[in-house]
Amino acid sequence: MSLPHIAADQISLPHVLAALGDPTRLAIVRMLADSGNAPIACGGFAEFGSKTNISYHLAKLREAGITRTEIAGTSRLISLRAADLDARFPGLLDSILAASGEAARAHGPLPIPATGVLL
Amino acid sequence: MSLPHIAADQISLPHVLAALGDPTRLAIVRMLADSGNAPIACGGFAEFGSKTNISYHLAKLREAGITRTEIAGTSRLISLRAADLDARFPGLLDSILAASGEAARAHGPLPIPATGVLL
DNA sequence: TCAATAGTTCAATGAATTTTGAACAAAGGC
DNA sequence: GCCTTTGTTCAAAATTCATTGAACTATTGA
Repeated sequence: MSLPHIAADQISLPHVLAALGDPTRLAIVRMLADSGNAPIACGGFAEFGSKTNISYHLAKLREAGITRTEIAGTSRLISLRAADLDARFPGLLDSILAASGEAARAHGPLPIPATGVLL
Repeated sequence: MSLPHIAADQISLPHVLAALGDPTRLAIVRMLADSGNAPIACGGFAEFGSKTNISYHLAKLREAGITRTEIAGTSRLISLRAADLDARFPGLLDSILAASGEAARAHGPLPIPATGVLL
Protein backbone atom coordinates (compact mmCIF):
# COMPACT_ATOMS: atom_id res chain seq x y z
CA MET A 1 0.00 0.00 0.00
CA SER A 2 1.24 3.39 -0.91
CA LEU A 3 0.28 7.06 -0.93
CA PRO A 4 0.01 8.88 -4.27
CA HIS A 5 3.37 9.95 -5.65
CA ILE A 6 4.23 12.05 -8.66
CA ALA A 7 5.96 10.36 -11.58
CA ALA A 8 9.74 10.53 -11.66
CA ASP A 9 9.75 12.63 -14.81
CA GLN A 10 7.49 15.21 -13.21
CA ILE A 11 9.85 16.01 -10.37
CA SER A 12 10.61 19.72 -10.58
CA LEU A 13 14.03 21.16 -9.78
CA PRO A 14 12.84 24.34 -8.03
CA HIS A 15 10.47 22.29 -5.88
CA VAL A 16 13.22 19.86 -4.93
CA LEU A 17 15.63 22.68 -4.09
CA ALA A 18 13.00 24.61 -2.14
CA ALA A 19 12.05 21.47 -0.22
CA LEU A 20 15.67 20.74 0.69
CA GLY A 21 16.33 24.38 1.51
CA ASP A 22 14.53 23.88 4.79
CA PRO A 23 16.91 22.66 7.54
CA THR A 24 14.36 20.32 9.07
CA ARG A 25 13.63 18.63 5.76
CA LEU A 26 17.31 18.44 4.88
CA ALA A 27 17.94 16.73 8.22
CA ILE A 28 15.17 14.24 7.48
CA VAL A 29 16.69 13.44 4.09
CA ARG A 30 20.13 13.11 5.64
CA MET A 31 18.75 10.67 8.17
CA LEU A 32 17.13 8.64 5.41
CA ALA A 33 20.40 8.56 3.49
CA ASP A 34 22.27 7.65 6.66
CA SER A 35 20.01 4.66 7.07
CA GLY A 36 21.31 3.29 3.79
CA ASN A 37 18.01 4.16 2.17
CA ALA A 38 16.17 1.76 4.45
CA PRO A 39 12.68 3.04 5.20
CA ILE A 40 12.04 4.91 8.45
CA ALA A 41 8.68 5.49 10.12
CA CYS A 42 7.51 9.03 10.91
CA GLY A 43 8.21 8.47 14.57
CA GLY A 44 11.87 8.04 13.73
CA PHE A 45 12.08 11.74 12.97
CA ALA A 46 10.64 12.81 16.33
CA GLU A 47 13.88 14.55 17.29
CA PHE A 48 13.26 17.13 14.53
CA GLY A 49 9.93 18.41 15.76
CA SER A 50 6.41 17.67 16.89
CA LYS A 51 4.41 14.86 15.37
CA THR A 52 2.19 17.23 13.45
CA ASN A 53 5.09 19.32 12.24
CA ILE A 54 6.98 16.26 10.99
CA SER A 55 3.85 15.16 9.20
CA TYR A 56 3.79 18.52 7.45
CA HIS A 57 7.43 18.35 6.38
CA LEU A 58 7.12 14.75 5.22
CA ALA A 59 4.17 15.76 3.06
CA LYS A 60 6.32 18.47 1.47
CA LEU A 61 9.10 16.00 0.74
CA ARG A 62 6.65 13.53 -0.74
CA GLU A 63 4.97 16.19 -2.89
CA ALA A 64 8.36 17.29 -4.19
CA GLY A 65 9.06 13.69 -5.23
CA ILE A 66 11.96 13.29 -2.83
CA THR A 67 10.48 10.58 -0.65
CA ARG A 68 8.14 7.65 -1.02
CA THR A 69 5.59 6.76 1.64
CA GLU A 70 4.37 3.22 2.10
CA ILE A 71 1.55 2.41 4.46
CA ALA A 72 2.33 -0.50 6.80
CA GLY A 73 -0.38 -1.00 9.36
CA THR A 74 -0.65 2.12 11.46
CA SER A 75 2.78 3.29 10.36
CA ARG A 76 4.05 5.09 7.29
CA LEU A 77 7.41 3.92 6.02
CA ILE A 78 9.37 6.75 4.45
CA SER A 79 12.18 6.14 2.01
CA LEU A 80 14.27 8.24 -0.36
CA ARG A 81 13.37 8.09 -4.06
CA ALA A 82 17.10 8.02 -4.69
CA ALA A 83 17.01 6.17 -8.01
CA ASP A 84 14.16 8.31 -9.35
CA LEU A 85 15.94 11.49 -8.34
CA ASP A 86 19.23 10.35 -9.80
CA ALA A 87 17.55 9.41 -13.06
CA ARG A 88 15.84 12.79 -13.30
CA PHE A 89 18.69 14.96 -11.98
CA PRO A 90 21.92 12.95 -12.22
CA GLY A 91 24.31 13.60 -9.39
CA LEU A 92 22.10 16.13 -7.65
CA LEU A 93 21.13 14.08 -4.60
CA ASP A 94 24.67 12.75 -4.31
CA SER A 95 26.21 16.20 -4.26
CA ILE A 96 23.64 17.49 -1.79
CA LEU A 97 24.22 14.55 0.53
CA ALA A 98 27.96 14.96 0.20
CA ALA A 99 27.60 18.68 0.88
CA SER A 100 25.55 17.98 3.97
CA GLY A 101 28.37 15.84 5.28
CA GLU A 102 27.05 12.52 4.24
CA ALA A 103 28.48 9.06 3.73
CA ALA A 104 25.56 7.46 1.94
CA ARG A 105 25.37 7.64 -1.84
CA ALA A 106 22.29 7.85 -4.03
CA HIS A 107 22.87 4.31 -5.28
CA GLY A 108 23.86 1.11 -3.60
CA PRO A 109 22.70 0.10 -0.13
CA LEU A 110 25.85 0.80 1.85
CA PRO A 111 29.31 0.98 0.28
CA ILE A 112 31.60 -0.27 3.02
CA PRO A 113 34.41 2.27 3.18
CA ALA A 114 37.84 0.73 2.75
CA THR A 115 39.30 2.78 5.57
CA GLY A 116 36.34 3.75 7.72
CA VAL A 117 36.10 7.33 6.56
CA LEU A 118 33.25 9.76 7.12
CA LEU A 119 30.93 7.89 9.42
CA MET B 1 35.54 47.66 -6.07
CA SER B 2 33.26 45.07 -4.62
CA LEU B 3 30.35 44.59 -2.28
CA PRO B 4 30.86 42.55 0.91
CA HIS B 5 30.75 38.81 0.31
CA ILE B 6 30.82 35.94 2.75
CA ALA B 7 33.88 33.68 2.76
CA ALA B 8 33.70 30.57 0.64
CA ASP B 9 33.88 28.30 3.68
CA GLN B 10 30.91 30.03 5.26
CA ILE B 11 28.53 29.26 2.43
CA SER B 12 25.64 27.30 3.91
CA LEU B 13 23.95 24.47 2.07
CA PRO B 14 20.38 25.20 3.20
CA HIS B 15 20.80 28.85 2.25
CA VAL B 16 22.11 27.93 -1.19
CA LEU B 17 19.31 25.44 -1.80
CA ALA B 18 16.65 27.86 -0.54
CA ALA B 19 18.06 30.62 -2.72
CA LEU B 20 18.03 28.40 -5.80
CA GLY B 21 14.60 27.04 -4.96
CA ASP B 22 13.09 30.27 -6.23
CA PRO B 23 12.40 30.11 -9.99
CA THR B 24 13.43 33.72 -10.59
CA ARG B 25 16.77 33.25 -8.88
CA LEU B 26 17.36 29.92 -10.59
CA ALA B 27 16.74 31.63 -13.93
CA ILE B 28 19.25 34.34 -13.02
CA VAL B 29 21.88 31.73 -12.15
CA ARG B 30 21.14 29.84 -15.34
CA MET B 31 21.65 33.01 -17.33
CA LEU B 32 24.96 33.65 -15.59
CA ALA B 33 26.09 30.11 -16.34
CA ASP B 34 24.91 30.45 -19.92
CA SER B 35 27.12 33.48 -20.30
CA GLY B 36 30.14 31.28 -19.66
CA ASN B 37 30.47 32.85 -16.22
CA ALA B 38 31.09 36.27 -17.75
CA PRO B 39 29.69 39.02 -15.52
CA ILE B 40 26.27 40.49 -16.31
CA ALA B 41 24.89 43.81 -15.09
CA CYS B 42 21.60 43.95 -13.18
CA GLY B 43 19.85 45.37 -16.20
CA GLY B 44 20.62 42.16 -18.06
CA PHE B 45 18.08 40.38 -15.90
CA ALA B 46 15.27 42.81 -16.67
CA GLU B 47 13.23 40.11 -18.37
CA PHE B 48 12.80 38.38 -15.00
CA GLY B 49 11.12 41.24 -13.15
CA SER B 50 11.11 44.86 -12.16
CA LYS B 51 14.35 46.66 -11.34
CA THR B 52 13.59 46.70 -7.64
CA ASN B 53 12.55 43.06 -7.60
CA ILE B 54 15.72 41.97 -9.40
CA SER B 55 17.75 43.97 -6.91
CA TYR B 56 16.05 42.00 -4.14
CA HIS B 57 16.77 38.62 -5.72
CA LEU B 58 20.36 39.54 -6.53
CA ALA B 59 20.88 40.48 -2.90
CA LYS B 60 19.58 37.07 -1.86
CA LEU B 61 21.95 35.32 -4.23
CA ARG B 62 24.89 37.39 -3.03
CA GLU B 63 24.05 36.79 0.64
CA ALA B 64 23.86 33.06 -0.01
CA GLY B 65 27.36 33.20 -1.52
CA ILE B 66 26.19 32.17 -4.96
CA THR B 67 27.12 35.35 -6.80
CA ARG B 68 29.77 38.03 -6.61
CA THR B 69 28.96 41.69 -7.21
CA GLU B 70 31.57 44.11 -8.52
CA ILE B 71 30.89 47.80 -8.73
CA ALA B 72 31.83 49.31 -12.08
CA GLY B 73 30.78 52.89 -12.36
CA THR B 74 27.04 53.09 -12.01
CA SER B 75 26.67 49.39 -12.79
CA ARG B 76 26.99 46.26 -10.73
CA LEU B 77 28.61 43.34 -12.48
CA ILE B 78 27.21 40.04 -11.27
CA SER B 79 29.09 36.79 -11.68
CA LEU B 80 28.76 33.26 -10.38
CA ARG B 81 31.09 32.20 -7.57
CA ALA B 82 31.44 28.92 -9.40
CA ALA B 83 34.89 27.99 -8.12
CA ASP B 84 34.04 28.90 -4.53
CA LEU B 85 30.84 26.90 -4.69
CA ASP B 86 32.55 23.92 -6.25
CA ALA B 87 35.28 23.99 -3.63
CA ARG B 88 32.74 24.11 -0.82
CA PHE B 89 30.15 21.74 -2.30
CA PRO B 90 31.83 19.70 -5.05
CA GLY B 91 29.57 18.94 -7.97
CA LEU B 92 26.56 20.72 -6.53
CA LEU B 93 26.41 23.68 -8.90
CA ASP B 94 27.25 21.44 -11.83
CA SER B 95 24.41 19.06 -11.11
CA ILE B 96 21.95 21.89 -10.54
CA LEU B 97 22.94 23.55 -13.81
CA ALA B 98 22.72 20.24 -15.62
CA ALA B 99 19.33 19.61 -14.03
CA SER B 100 18.11 23.01 -15.11
CA GLY B 101 19.02 22.13 -18.68
CA GLU B 102 22.34 23.84 -18.82
CA ALA B 103 25.40 23.62 -21.03
CA ALA B 104 27.83 25.58 -18.89
CA ARG B 105 29.90 23.81 -16.25
CA ALA B 106 31.10 25.12 -12.90
CA HIS B 107 34.72 25.20 -14.06
CA GLY B 108 36.41 26.34 -17.21
CA PRO B 109 35.00 28.99 -19.49
CA LEU B 110 33.50 26.65 -22.05
CA PRO B 111 34.81 23.06 -22.41
CA ILE B 112 34.16 21.99 -25.99
CA PRO B 113 32.56 18.55 -25.65
CA ALA B 114 34.50 15.81 -27.45
CA THR B 115 31.35 14.02 -28.58
CA GLY B 116 28.65 16.53 -28.02
CA VAL B 117 27.21 14.99 -24.88
CA LEU B 118 24.90 16.73 -22.44
CA LEU B 119 23.92 19.73 -24.52
C1' DT C 1 25.54 72.32 -13.99
C1' DC C 2 21.76 69.53 -15.43
C1' DA C 3 19.70 65.62 -16.75
C1' DA C 4 19.76 60.76 -17.56
C1' DT C 5 21.17 56.14 -16.24
C1' DA C 6 21.82 52.16 -12.97
C1' DG C 7 20.70 50.40 -8.80
C1' DT C 8 19.60 50.57 -3.85
C1' DT C 9 16.69 51.27 0.22
C1' DC C 10 12.48 51.79 2.61
C1' DA C 11 7.82 50.92 3.91
C1' DA C 12 3.65 48.70 2.79
C1' DT C 13 1.08 45.03 1.08
C1' DG C 14 -0.17 40.52 -0.06
C1' DA C 15 1.03 35.76 -0.38
C1' DA C 16 3.19 31.53 1.24
C1' DT C 17 5.22 28.96 4.90
C1' DT C 18 5.86 27.19 9.48
C1' DT C 19 4.25 26.04 13.76
C1' DT C 20 0.82 24.71 17.13
C1' DG C 21 -3.06 22.34 19.31
C1' DA C 22 -7.43 20.03 18.98
C1' DA C 23 -9.94 16.67 16.80
C1' DC C 24 -9.95 12.80 13.97
C1' DA C 25 -9.10 7.97 11.61
C1' DA C 26 -7.09 3.50 11.27
C1' DA C 27 -4.76 -0.40 12.90
C1' DG C 28 -3.06 -3.52 16.70
C1' DG C 29 -2.89 -5.56 21.20
C1' DC C 30 -5.25 -6.67 25.53
C1' DG D 1 -14.92 -4.30 22.64
C1' DC D 2 -11.60 -0.93 24.35
C1' DC D 3 -7.48 1.33 24.72
C1' DT D 4 -3.11 2.56 22.81
C1' DT D 5 -0.13 3.68 19.13
C1' DT D 6 0.72 6.12 14.80
C1' DG D 7 -0.14 9.46 12.02
C1' DT D 8 -3.33 12.88 9.43
C1' DT D 9 -6.32 16.96 8.91
C1' DC D 10 -8.07 21.31 10.10
C1' DA D 11 -8.04 26.03 11.54
C1' DA D 12 -5.58 29.73 13.78
C1' DA D 13 -1.41 32.30 14.81
C1' DA D 14 3.16 33.61 13.79
C1' DT D 15 6.61 34.15 10.70
C1' DT D 16 8.89 34.77 6.57
C1' DC D 17 9.05 35.90 1.69
C1' DA D 18 8.05 38.29 -2.65
C1' DT D 19 6.40 42.25 -5.03
C1' DT D 20 5.52 47.13 -5.66
C1' DG D 21 6.15 52.16 -5.84
C1' DA D 22 8.31 56.22 -4.03
C1' DA D 23 12.38 58.26 -2.70
C1' DC D 24 17.17 58.15 -2.78
C1' DT D 25 22.50 57.78 -4.13
C1' DA D 26 26.02 57.76 -7.29
C1' DT D 27 28.05 57.96 -11.74
C1' DT D 28 28.14 59.37 -16.47
C1' DG D 29 27.60 62.48 -20.35
C1' DA D 30 25.96 66.69 -22.62
